[in-house]
Amino acid sequence: MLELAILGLLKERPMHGYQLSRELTGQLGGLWKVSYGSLYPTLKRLEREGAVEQVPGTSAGTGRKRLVYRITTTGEQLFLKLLEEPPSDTQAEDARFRIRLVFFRYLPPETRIRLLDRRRAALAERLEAVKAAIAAAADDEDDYQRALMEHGRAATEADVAWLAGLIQQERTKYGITAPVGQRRRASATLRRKERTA
Amino acid sequence: MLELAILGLLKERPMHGYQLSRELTGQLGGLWKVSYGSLYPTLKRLEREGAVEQVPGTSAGTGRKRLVYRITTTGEQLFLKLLEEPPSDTQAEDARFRIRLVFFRYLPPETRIRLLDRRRAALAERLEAVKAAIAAAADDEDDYQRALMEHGRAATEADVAWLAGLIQQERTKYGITAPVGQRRRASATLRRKERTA
DNA sequence: GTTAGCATGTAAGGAGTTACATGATTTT
DNA sequence: AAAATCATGTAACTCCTTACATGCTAAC
Repeated sequence: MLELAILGLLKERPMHGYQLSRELTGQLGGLWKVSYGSLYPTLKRLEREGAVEQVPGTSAGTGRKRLVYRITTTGEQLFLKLLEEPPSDTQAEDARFRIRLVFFRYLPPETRIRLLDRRRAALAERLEAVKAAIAAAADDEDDYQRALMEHGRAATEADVAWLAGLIQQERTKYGITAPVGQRRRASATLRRKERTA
Repeated sequence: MLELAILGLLKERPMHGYQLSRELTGQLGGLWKVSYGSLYPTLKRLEREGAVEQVPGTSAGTGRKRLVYRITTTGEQLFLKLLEEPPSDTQAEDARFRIRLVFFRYLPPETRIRLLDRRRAALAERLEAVKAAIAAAADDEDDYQRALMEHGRAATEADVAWLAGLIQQERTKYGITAPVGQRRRASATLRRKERTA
């Protein structure tokens, strides 16, 4: 994830480590304060892998030690690969998707829509699970639990609606219609239901 | 975090590992699918620390190997300690707070309100940061970035409002008024502003 | 000239995950 | 009898954090 973020920022312009950390923290208003303990080792690893390289002669002027890096063509490829990477567990994916979204402008519209839709489907599925949990815990749970679940439902619903809006906007903008075979059936749950019916 | 969740569930009734994993996954509708690779080692560690213990004679009936655990008094103390633990980094705290909230009913009202308020203050502070970031990136950013930030703002605002509602509800219920010195000034940013003013 | 902030780095550790291995029990 | 699911566990790994160490430069 940190690799993706670093490469994404270096795509815009070359930077040194400290600067990267500042941008990362600033982007989205202070979500994710990366520590130098992970930032610098990651930068070095990316350099070893040939994804980034130091820009020579950038410490000119003051003579101060500032290691400015830029992205390479290898790095550009890695960046796109990381951006399209399939989602991992629910836990981490919430945070990861936000980071990915920051760099979505670098993807072609179709890919963008595909990833947005995949995410929307995953959230829609979770929403169904939450609803089921609410229904199941109708009476035996305490008020706190119920309030928490209700809030989870509302937040997820808002997220799904937001994503649907983004997708719609993209489709309109680029004149891309939903593939017939996939229309309104992105969820595995729904597919399972259909099979049993 | 997993320790807290395990102890919290065992407070309700003794369970074995597999059962715990099911409950954890089911609670909140499939948020956080714990892996056995962390669940079982954690259970063992808790047993070594004396926070949980195996219930003897629970494998009766079928003779099948099911290790049922129950919480000890040491465990009860650890549970409360973990529940009140100060928030770590922004990254992890979002997920953690949800887990904590599940077990909030075990805390006395004042503590509950204190923790809710601490969380609300943190989110309110983040909200200010997000707003600042939106204002700063007024023109140079792309549509995607702006949409993302706006969504972040809306979601955070909703969270803050939700927490404020919960706190209000608790205060009304238990007749606890906000401490005079802390009224409307929970944010470090605000405090800093006042100092400079 | 000392405090604050810039800038880079290492070592150790935390909290989880995936992949693998194993066997018992229930369902079909 | 085969397949699915229950149930427990280990080893290796991922990805990040905290705490520490170092030195330079700008500002007061």
